[in-house]
Amino acid sequence: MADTITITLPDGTTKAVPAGTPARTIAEAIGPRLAKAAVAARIDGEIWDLARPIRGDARLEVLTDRDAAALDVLRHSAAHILATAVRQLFPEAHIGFGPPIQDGFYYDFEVPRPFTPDDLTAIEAKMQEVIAADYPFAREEVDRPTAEQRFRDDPLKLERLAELGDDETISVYTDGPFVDLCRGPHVPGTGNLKFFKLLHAAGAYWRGDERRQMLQRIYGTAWFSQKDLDAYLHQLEEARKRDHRVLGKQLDLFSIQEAVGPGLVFWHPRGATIKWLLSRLVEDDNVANGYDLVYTPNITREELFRISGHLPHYAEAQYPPMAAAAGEADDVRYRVKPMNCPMHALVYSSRQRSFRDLPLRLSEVANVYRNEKSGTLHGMLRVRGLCMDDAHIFCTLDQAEDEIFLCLDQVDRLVRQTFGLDLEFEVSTAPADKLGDDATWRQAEALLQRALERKGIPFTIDAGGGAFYGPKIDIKFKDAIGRIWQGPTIQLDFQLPARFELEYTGADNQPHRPVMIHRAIWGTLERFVGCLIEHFAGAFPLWLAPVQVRVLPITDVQADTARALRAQYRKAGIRAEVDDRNDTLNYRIRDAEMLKVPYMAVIGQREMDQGTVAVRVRGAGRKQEIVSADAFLDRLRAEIASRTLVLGASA
RNA sequence: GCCGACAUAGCUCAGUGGUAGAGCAGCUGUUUCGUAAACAGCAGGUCCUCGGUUCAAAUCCGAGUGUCGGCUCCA
Repeated sequence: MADTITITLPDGTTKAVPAGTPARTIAEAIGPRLAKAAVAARIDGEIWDLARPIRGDARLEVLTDRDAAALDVLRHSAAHILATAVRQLFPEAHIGFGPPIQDGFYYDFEVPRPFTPDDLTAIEAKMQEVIAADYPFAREEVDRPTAEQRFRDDPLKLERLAELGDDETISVYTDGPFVDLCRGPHVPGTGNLKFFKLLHAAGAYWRGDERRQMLQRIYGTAWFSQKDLDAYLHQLEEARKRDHRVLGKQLDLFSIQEAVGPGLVFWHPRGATIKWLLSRLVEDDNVANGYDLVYTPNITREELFRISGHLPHYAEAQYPPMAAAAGEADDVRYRVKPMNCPMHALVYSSRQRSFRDLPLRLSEVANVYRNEKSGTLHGMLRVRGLCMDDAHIFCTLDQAEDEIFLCLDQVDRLVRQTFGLDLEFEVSTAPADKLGDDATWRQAEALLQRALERKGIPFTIDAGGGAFYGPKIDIKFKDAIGRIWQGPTIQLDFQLPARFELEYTGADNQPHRPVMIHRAIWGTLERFVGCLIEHFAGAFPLWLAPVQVRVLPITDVQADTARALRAQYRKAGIRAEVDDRNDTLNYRIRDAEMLKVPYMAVIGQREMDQGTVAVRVRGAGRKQEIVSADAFLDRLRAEIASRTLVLGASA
């Protein structure tokens, strides 16, 4: 074994150092400032502790607080510091896992009673003590008996230990009084953590398995600077202000009422306007692109969902059966539909189909009902009554790729171009409980990927994330503050056509089986509108705004003129209101601003005399523009027609 | 469904065992106003529901319902 090893730095220079030299020593040799800023090191692409001895030739990159990877190391160490504190305050706590996550970290504990908010305060204070002590994070590689001995009182760690293969290195990390079974790496010492906050505690199943015991998870966030921490906490605050449940109430868009039941949405007039506009938009686009409209029943004999395979798969998430109508056999049961696919399959099979009929594209904006678990419901984003902009395309296998390509095109047109949303694509492959054979699945998965590649769309793979009947392309978008939402979906299905024995007659005069593509552009109107509320923070673009113009007469003298203007605008298709309440102009302007009405048309004596309006733009402050009432109408129409996202930017 | 917290006027919230409160909104009146809150008055309550403890419960206890934060799930 060589005594001297060669370390290659990112700039290509090399250093010869004794074998076993840790990265910290090399950083110190490069410069004291680098050594001080160093958090961890990247050794041949792998993140290592600064103190870990390097045994052979390697490429080395010193990581400082400027590297994203270093933030994960810090957060992982923060989780250990949290566990260190918890173990001091609650010596009987068993430890589970404590990884870094997006924006922070958590640690799971098995404790006799859940943590209270007061506990969190005490734990945070204890963490400060651990940080002040600046215990070094010491790595040790141990054999299995030693590890079993160290963790003899931690059943969760022993379980994890038992899963490690015999060829795997078992490493433990110690910081002061705390020892953890951990792969690492960590920051040099507990004193490296300076800017953090514990956020909340919640139950979480051990190993994410609902059949196992529930642990208590503490979430926290950690950053390299006070500024970053403040910015993150501020962003959480901003997100709360945009919450569609809050805005939905403030802007009177929708409600969910206990008298009717959880997860069932009432669309109030303003919210219904948005839903109506989106439904119309997608229906118009469907019809313009070769789809046919259908309407199908909301309840069905449950046998239909036995044939489709949905009932056995999703039995607990469907509403229970209803008894048969008088005159039917006693054992007939009805169900409210949880989805439309079998209905559309029946429209397909209601007559003979020729290859000349294909592709047959059936679309329906339809309500379906799913008995989602109570704990999963969330405003409009997770509901029990869903309105889907659903469609099913029946086509030959040869046509499928083109059809998927066209679906991707429609998503691009309606979601990306119309709303300026960034899209991310994910191909979800065969799940464990799939129907059908492997070869068919691979064929279907390849087909989806080819369509994406042809459209030049990069995508990621969600292995095992597909529906039981086929793989899918899930499309996610990023909202105004960077959060990711699941929106459109395109799914390929070989199973339902077989289960419903769908056929068409080919050019060869022989029966053939079509394939089926399920697709939704908005997904559900509930979720999409909920996302849009948060994306726009309630300030919708003109074309989508429930109220587009508020006409404000300054005094009673102008009230009739204002009402006449409203009538004229409404006739032209503009959603206009008059606010002639007995309140000051300032008050009414404030009210319209808070309702996020895009335009106010103020009419005083001057405007009344000259046939003009003083236009105030939402969010633009006192800046106003005097234009003729007719010119303003033209401007509104142009801006609505262009569906522009920016007020005042038509065409 | 699981763990925890919460539920008071239309909304946001105060009220730790002794006669239920504020701000905003609403209604009425005065004011007729030039770009983000005029003034005054009035009205508004099954303190989520049911049960228990107590001389006395919004307040303490139990169950249920709903909501919120997570977990699990999401055709």
